[in-house]
Amino acid sequence: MSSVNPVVTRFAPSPTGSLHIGGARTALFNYLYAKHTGGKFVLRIEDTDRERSTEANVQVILDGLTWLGLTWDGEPTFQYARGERHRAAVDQLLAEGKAYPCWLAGDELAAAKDAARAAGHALRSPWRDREVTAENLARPHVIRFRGPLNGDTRIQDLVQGPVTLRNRELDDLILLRSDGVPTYNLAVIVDDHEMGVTHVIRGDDHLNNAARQTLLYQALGWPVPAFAHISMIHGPDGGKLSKRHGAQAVGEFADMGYLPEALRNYLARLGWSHGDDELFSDQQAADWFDIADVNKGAARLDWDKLNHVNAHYIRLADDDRLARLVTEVCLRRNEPLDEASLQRLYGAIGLMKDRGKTLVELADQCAFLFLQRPVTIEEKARSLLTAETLERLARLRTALDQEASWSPESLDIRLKSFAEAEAVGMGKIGPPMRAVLTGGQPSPDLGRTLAALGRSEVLGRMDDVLSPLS
RNA sequence: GCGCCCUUCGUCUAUCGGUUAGGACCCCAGAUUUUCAAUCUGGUAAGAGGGGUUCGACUCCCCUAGGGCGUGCCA
Repeated sequence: MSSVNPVVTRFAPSPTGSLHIGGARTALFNYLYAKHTGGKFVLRIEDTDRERSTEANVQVILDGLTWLGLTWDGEPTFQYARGERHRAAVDQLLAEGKAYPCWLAGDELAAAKDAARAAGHALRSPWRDREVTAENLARPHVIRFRGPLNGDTRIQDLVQGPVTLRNRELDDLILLRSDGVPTYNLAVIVDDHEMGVTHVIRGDDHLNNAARQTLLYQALGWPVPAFAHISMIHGPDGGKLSKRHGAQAVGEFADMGYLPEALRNYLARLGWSHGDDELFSDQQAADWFDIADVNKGAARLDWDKLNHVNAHYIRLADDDRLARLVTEVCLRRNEPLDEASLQRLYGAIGLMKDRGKTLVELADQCAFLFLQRPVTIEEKARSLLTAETLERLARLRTALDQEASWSPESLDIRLKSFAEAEAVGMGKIGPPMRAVLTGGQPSPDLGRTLAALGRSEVLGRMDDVLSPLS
């Protein structure tokens, strides 16, 4: 918006796991706000936890964001690589007496925490006020922040409003571990500051940290960015979202057959709204998105609504793309499609796209297209094929053979007039035809089923059943 | 335990002191009908509880309850 003070948002995942749906929404909100304001959306990988961060997780996160279409500006920043910058900030704090070395550890540390808790305040190390000797400095130690003992710290959260915490509740947090690696709270503010981040939009599990970080910003004499703590996504039962709720990782949603644009639309509507608008384009989302319209309360993941949104985007999707995605679903199931099936799929997908809420359902609905001749007919469907019916189907075969335009509409008309000529209702024709053509698999309206299968396949499947007669 | 945050139909939400509290998903009924769907029409359903403030509260304040988060040499 303002060219003087361009907005910079960021997504800062830790590669200690995959990209979860909650993280994806956080990324989406950051992305949308950047787009809305004409600012930048940057990515930072917070890999200072050397034990648990993995290269594989970094790739999963990058792939997840890419799949979701949340493209970031510039190259991703890796936090661990910026250790020198973090230590420089600590040196400044040390020099100004705003940080101190601490040798508290083990049982002694645990006891100090218990004592602090009992006294009604956060941890203060006894080393805060002790003399530092050269001898001690040679021993392993951490660097702690010398936080204020009294007073309040107030943050002006764009979503949650003003939040005030008593400084006595905020501990002298560790800035540098004993191995010299910076901790989260320090690294975050140094990086956000140096990367020019203006708006920190993140999960509200960080709301308390915002106060600690504010104190650090102030100690370093840096401006405090705007904070926007969005609520987390809960499971359908209102509890913490977990595996038992069906899925967590973005990759799982992809495998379950959700379209990225559907997930974007759904996720955007979770905790944010623009009047009564439910389905909207990416451009509209960017135009409309404002942090001021983000809700405070947590939202639950609702599969029914996600399915509804997904069904909408499946219908909107390009035919070739859908056919390709259905092919991939079949491949994942270890049921690769042969050439003839692929050809039928690409030709028929336009007639099939309103029949599945997910790509997986769509693949199920397309299964009748992939049947190998002769089609195996289920017992129940088989019983429809009486002698009388087979004779009628033979006459229908002749009629169909003469159908010039093999379109759903003309086939419908052909079917109806055939029924009239035979002086029977469609109930005498549809079910048996379906049995012959699909073996009992789900299929669309008869006209569409015929159109989807194609003339030669339809006549072929009919012949498989009729020829033994002659 | 302590601290912080949250609370409108079952779910996602609109409402920014005065509305018959609106929309969407789900569900139900009807229409359509050659399977299963889809589609169309209609319907059920809400301000957690209790106190205030006010001529008037879903909307502002307080308390209670419930839920979430934090309280790490994780992020």
